[in-house]
Amino acid sequence: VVVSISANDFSDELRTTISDVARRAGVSPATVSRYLKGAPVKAEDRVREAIAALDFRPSVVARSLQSGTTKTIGLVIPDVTNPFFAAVVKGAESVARQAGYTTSLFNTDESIARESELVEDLAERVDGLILAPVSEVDPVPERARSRGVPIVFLDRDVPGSAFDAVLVDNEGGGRLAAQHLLEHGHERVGIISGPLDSTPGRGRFEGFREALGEAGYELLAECVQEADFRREGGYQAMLRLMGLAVSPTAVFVANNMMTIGALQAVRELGIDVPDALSIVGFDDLDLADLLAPPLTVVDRPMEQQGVLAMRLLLGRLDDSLSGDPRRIVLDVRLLPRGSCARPSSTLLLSS
Amino acid sequence: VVVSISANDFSDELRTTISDVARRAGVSPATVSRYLKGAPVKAEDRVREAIAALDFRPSVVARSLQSGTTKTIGLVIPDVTNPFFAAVVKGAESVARQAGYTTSLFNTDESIARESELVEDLAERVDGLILAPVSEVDPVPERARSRGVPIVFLDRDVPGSAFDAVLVDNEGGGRLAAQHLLEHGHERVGIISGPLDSTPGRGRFEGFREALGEAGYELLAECVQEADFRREGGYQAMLRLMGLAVSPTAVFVANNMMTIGALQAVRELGIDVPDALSIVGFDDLDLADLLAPPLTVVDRPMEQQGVLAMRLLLGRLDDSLSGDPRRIVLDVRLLPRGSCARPSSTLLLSS
DNA sequence: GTGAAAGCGCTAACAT
DNA sequence: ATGTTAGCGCTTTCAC
Repeated sequence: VVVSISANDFSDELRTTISDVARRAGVSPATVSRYLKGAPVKAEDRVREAIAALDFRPSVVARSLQSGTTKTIGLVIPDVTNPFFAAVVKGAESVARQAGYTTSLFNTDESIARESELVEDLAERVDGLILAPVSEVDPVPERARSRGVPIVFLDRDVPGSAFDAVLVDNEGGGRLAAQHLLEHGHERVGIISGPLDSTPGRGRFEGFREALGEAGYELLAECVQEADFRREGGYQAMLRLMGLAVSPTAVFVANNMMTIGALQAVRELGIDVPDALSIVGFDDLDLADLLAPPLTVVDRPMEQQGVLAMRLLLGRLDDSLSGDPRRIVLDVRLLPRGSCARPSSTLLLSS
Repeated sequence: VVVSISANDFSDELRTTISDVARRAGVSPATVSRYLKGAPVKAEDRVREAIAALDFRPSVVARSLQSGTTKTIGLVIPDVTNPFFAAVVKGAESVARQAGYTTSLFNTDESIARESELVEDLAERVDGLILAPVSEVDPVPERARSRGVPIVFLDRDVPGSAFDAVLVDNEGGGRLAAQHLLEHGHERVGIISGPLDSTPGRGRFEGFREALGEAGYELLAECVQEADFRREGGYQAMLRLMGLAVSPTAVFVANNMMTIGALQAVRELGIDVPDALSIVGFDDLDLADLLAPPLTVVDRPMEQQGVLAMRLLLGRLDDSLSGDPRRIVLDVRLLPRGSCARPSSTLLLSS
């Protein structure tokens, strides 16, 4: 019988410690520690040699326990699958790396419960948090504050709480969408909004409705479908909208994931865009201009949002930033492509 | 002058420890520790009360130092922006959560240097790693092994190293693509491959070439464009392919990001798909069937890859899995949509 | 400049 | 069932 030795059996590994290094170099652990810190040390060469020979790496865990610091930033986002957040991460990461921080990502799946757990135990594992809170009535950030973790809000806010935040002009985005639709002559329009208790959900909705109102049009209740920022939600919402006795001739979909779902629904229904239905989305998509027709969207500087959030956070950590919470609000712009046209029914009814 | 008190000043927070709880409950720290562990404790009520009153949470850092365990799994992936990895993460996360593990994500940006740094300092912060190594000649995993971290390879392998791995049938995928193109009558085909020193890069390329060879066709050197699995790489590669004196009538793009770039190039060049050029991609895209034309791709079970990788890893950790490395290879399948047709030049030249 | 000793917050022996 | 002690690996006074 051949005894198979597991290639994955690490059970009796023992860690090389600072004392091992000290012993080999013929100095005390304290001296090695000093060397590590960059302080002047006589036996520098021997210490360096010992470290190399033993392949020693200081334990970050022990360091954390001692210093209370981890040199890592946590990014807590609601959906890793959403390209917007992927872009944000890219931006944030590059800034962090330059400052010598590691960034580590966590997914809440739009669940307050998961967010809560996560933030709670991240509190000691990170030096700071960039967080896109699930809801505007989210109690998590305040609890995190009481645990001593600096937080910067990303894209979503919790009004009344004094945290730094990097947001975008959601109202402006909603207005842009509405105006664009209005310009094309639409009168009966719909919206697939995000959760109205989230910053971008509410903001985009309100901007949209206001612009409509100012132009003398009302946004009918049945034409407002509140969904959850996810693909499936957008899909269902579009189905409901198109199932209306009198369905809208144009719809604004308030985020990228829902737009994908909504487009799927429209295609399954065999509805022609833009002739039978105009669509404007929020957030550009990689493939937006390769779609049939190319998708008109409200766009914003995604990576930049990550960059700014990380700068804010790092500023708090090194005290170069202090005082009252900073709020940064970035501009959005409309990218007109091919998914909007004049409403066909209007053509029939008017003049 | 009003002195503004910073809302973000946490400088003199002091942590509530197990001793504080013990003192308040009138027991020893050890007893509190036992209570935390779930062991029977007489003064259970008083301890519970004290914990609640003091809002105490045990320090995971101190626990880690003591136990060498972190109850977290690291996922190290080359590109957060790639929807394939996003899907994998979803799958892996759900399994981990059920087992009481937190999963935390790290991005290497296809850089061996970053991967190396990352794995090196993750070694002590995680109980195990799911890793998509940048290259097949990547020395990082072996170093990680020597640091005692169990690893499962995801999607990419390092041949000769004895690690668990969850892969897909890349060769099969390449063959499927080639056969599909062949069936449509293409004779001069091209490939935009990933790095040939990566598992999926090499595998898809070889499967593609072999299937072509078996059918009696040769894959010309100039029709092989090796890129980097990224959008921009795919874009440039397609530009080169279309700039050839005699350009291919069909091309296989070996991953999703490069496909997006390639499509962009094709559209800018004003080349008609599928009439002037047939395309098959690798990895399905959310919007694949909403493109004009809908994109034909080789698809695979993405979330499932994450699920299996996490199961393997967790199995190693709790010793329910032992012995030789496991290699799981998942099947792929072709999703024919609208981006392939008969070559127009062939129509002219043949019969 | 360098060593000895204490301690970060916790858990695991070892007693009792 | 519970307290005492020691120690995880490191940094940091405090002497010298």
